[in-house]
Amino acid sequence: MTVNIKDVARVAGVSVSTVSRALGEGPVSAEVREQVQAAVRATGYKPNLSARRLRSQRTQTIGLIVADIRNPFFTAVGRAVEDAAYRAGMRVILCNTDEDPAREALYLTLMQEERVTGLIFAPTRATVDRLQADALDFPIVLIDRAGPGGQFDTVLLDNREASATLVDHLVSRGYNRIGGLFGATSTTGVERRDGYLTAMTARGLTGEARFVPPSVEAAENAAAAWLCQPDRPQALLVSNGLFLTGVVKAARTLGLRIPQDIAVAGFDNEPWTELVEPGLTVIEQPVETIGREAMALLFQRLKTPDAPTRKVVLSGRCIARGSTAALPRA
Amino acid sequence: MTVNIKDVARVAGVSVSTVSRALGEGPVSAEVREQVQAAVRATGYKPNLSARRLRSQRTQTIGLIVADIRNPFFTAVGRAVEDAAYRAGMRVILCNTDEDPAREALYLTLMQEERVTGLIFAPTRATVDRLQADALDFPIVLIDRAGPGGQFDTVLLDNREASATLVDHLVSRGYNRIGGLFGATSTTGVERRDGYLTAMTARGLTGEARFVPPSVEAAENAAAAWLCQPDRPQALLVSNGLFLTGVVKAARTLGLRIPQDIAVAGFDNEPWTELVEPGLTVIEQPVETIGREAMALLFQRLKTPDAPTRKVVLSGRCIARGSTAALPRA
DNA sequence: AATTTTTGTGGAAACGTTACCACTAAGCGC
DNA sequence: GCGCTTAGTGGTAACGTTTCCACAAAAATT
Repeated sequence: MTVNIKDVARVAGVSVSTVSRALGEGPVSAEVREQVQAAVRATGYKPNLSARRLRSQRTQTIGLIVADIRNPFFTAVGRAVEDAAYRAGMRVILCNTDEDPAREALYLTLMQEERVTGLIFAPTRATVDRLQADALDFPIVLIDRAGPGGQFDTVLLDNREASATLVDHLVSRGYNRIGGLFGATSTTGVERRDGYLTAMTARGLTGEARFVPPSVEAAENAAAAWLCQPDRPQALLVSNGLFLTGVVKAARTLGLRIPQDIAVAGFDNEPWTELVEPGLTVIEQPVETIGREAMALLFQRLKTPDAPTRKVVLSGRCIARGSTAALPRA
Repeated sequence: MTVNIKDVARVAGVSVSTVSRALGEGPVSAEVREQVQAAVRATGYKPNLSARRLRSQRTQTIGLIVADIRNPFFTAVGRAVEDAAYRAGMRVILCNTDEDPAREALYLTLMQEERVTGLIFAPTRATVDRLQADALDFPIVLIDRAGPGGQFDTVLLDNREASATLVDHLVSRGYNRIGGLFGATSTTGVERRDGYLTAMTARGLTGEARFVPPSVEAAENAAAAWLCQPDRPQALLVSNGLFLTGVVKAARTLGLRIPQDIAVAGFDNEPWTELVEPGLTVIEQPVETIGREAMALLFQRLKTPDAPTRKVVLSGRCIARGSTAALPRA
């Protein structure tokens, strides 16, 4: 049916092992290498990766499991990972869990069956606790979300700091009654909540944090409900780019002006956040760096499996826009 | 090292072939199946997919090559494809070409080496012409972009109709001098241009179409240049969601009001298009349907390889918003 | 009761590679 | 000129599965 290495060997007039060497590593005379390449072209031979992986026990594949591919944060990280991987001659298997622990489990076993070399993973809170390092036979690098203890190599944003930055920013603009909307399924949400509450307390203010399921609709509903209350906050701190969409939508629907009726600050510097009127104040995450750094950690781990785990904490950049314009002095 | 089917057989006290049958198809007594499953649990056995694929000659894998994963259109289609694939017990290999023919070629050979069962592909104009059906040994379904002749199964938007709808809409709102910005690398851009020009001509108007490389920056620059001209158009028809970002950005930068100074209509109903002020008039594509339909065409092709190729053309839905508000009567 | 079919099982040969080993011929140091 | 390494090559045994075949026992058919 399809042409295999044997056919190439026959056409090139050499042995199978010589073809294998000519195509990969190993001592082969220039002359023979030439012949083999000619035979490959003549026959249209394409190596069978399944066979190669089986025999060599090296899949040259890394897994990437993200929580939500619609979230531009993860697409960006994914691209960075992919670029780094292909430069290193590796393939990437990208999977999307929609923050669903069941799908996470499904994909984790898939990764084992694929015998991936390593895994980059943004798990939900539910599975990050269940995740034992020794149960999987490949190294894992967590991104965006931290596990308990220093069990895994990790690269994430300094979420507490970032939240504090936003709180400081809002307070300096005159806002005191600040509410916070956080993702319920990720440790990221928890950390950002903690940073927010701590910063509020430090300023002598009391915060109110609400957790929301990870969807635009949920964020919109939660925001709408909150903003209908008579004692609604003056400002909302919003935990990710998807939620921002929902919050702005809710404000529009209720006819609330930003920032006069409700100020908004959040995470993820998506292109549209500067196009809405007013622009949204956000923390920009170093998405490229996160992806690249995750790959670097993974490669390092593969090279030195027993080194102590590392946690790379990156700082976000606060981009102030009109959505948090200073309150007129009362 | 890792546990294999032999280990399971030993633990279960049966032969290797019986384990294989118990795990897959084939007549196995209920009692033995039970034992085998117990042994699998006890040993923590995970089948080796490379071995399975090699032996069975069925990879149960479909390839998905898209032009730009940052484009929400493609993420949405990707999700739909993935869902359908997993429901059918298949895996998806997702690749992103950035509209680069070299990377398209790279990934096409990858698909061959992976021995994918089938491929769903959104090619650039450059490669769609070079693509011979018989050179690849798996069926291809084109999405979003059409090939020459009826060589491949295809599912795409009725681009000419959609462009015409937008033109009609703009004209009915009083706009006459309408420019068009189209993607240079896709047949989609060409089709939308054609639909636009035809509709303009039919209305007794002359259109001006400009082609732009596929990036936000390119679109922004092109729009900025165009809108600086003294005889700038009254309205811009914009070929995709990424370009829309650039165009709105350019308008903001130049201090032009939408729609008073420049009306905007485009493709792809991304969430933010209703959040900007004014909202953007867009053609909404049936992204879910496109993905599902592509999978359906692929499965049909696998079942009946010699059936005539089919082309599924779907209609978009026009969502009118403030960016094309009626011109005040002159 | 004799036969044919079905069900359940084990043994062994693939699938397409790479990696190991053995071997020859050539190059090198003495 | 004699050992000793080294470059280049071919044969063959894996890698972990599935699938084919053979076969026995049980069930169904005559």
